[in-house]
Amino acid sequence: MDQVELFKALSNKTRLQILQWLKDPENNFPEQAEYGYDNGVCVGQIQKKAGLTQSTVSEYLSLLQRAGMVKATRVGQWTYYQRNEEAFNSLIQLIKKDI
Amino acid sequence: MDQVELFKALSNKTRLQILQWLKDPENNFPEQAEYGYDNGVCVGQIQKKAGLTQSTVSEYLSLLQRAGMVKATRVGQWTYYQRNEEAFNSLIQLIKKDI
DNA sequence: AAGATATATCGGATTTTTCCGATATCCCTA
DNA sequence: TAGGGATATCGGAAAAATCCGATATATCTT
Repeated sequence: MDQVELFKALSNKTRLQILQWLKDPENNFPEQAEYGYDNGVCVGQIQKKAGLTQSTVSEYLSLLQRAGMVKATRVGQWTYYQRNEEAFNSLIQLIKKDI
Repeated sequence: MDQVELFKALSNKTRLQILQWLKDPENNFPEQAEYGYDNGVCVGQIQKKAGLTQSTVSEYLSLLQRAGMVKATRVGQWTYYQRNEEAFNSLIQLIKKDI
């Protein structure tokens, strides 16, 4: 992953919020409870909380995925997104060593 | 410092390079030797290495300063820039705790 | 197979960023 | 104090990002 693209992915208020919300899905996405949190949270829940359109949130999530910050899992007609904690650790190592 | 603005400051190849170069000024800016490295490296040296215009590099450096990533010291007609290592530590803490 | 629901992709208007040349400001020296 | 060198600021053209509505695709249900 290109360093510049990684930081660009983090240079947006909504995208940062999504990453923060996904740290505590149970509290931030209570409506997800009936479907479980095993694979994360589905796009619709995130969209509702973000208050932007479906297309924008979908694009933000795939951008975060391309940057490696989240993992996506398709289950039926839903796509669940969850944080990729390894990417956060790598980012810290990147800042410590490379930048 | 706003988180988004901080990541925006890091979302540019040249600005990232400048921060990397300033980790090892002696090797990356040998011409600075005769003026010393105590306060960092002056704008002209950084501009020469970056290969962009003087105005662009000057703006990039003040942007990095506003983001807190570098410190500036004016000495005569020169402005010396050096890394602000505390800001890098804060950034790591920010990623660990807030994001 | 048709309709409904969830998500992804496309095209585009608007805003922001990039990077430049020109010019202004600051400081030093003759 | 006039001129020269170093840096900062300004105005703007081009490129990229933001975020939308419309539409396409995928999946489930009936």
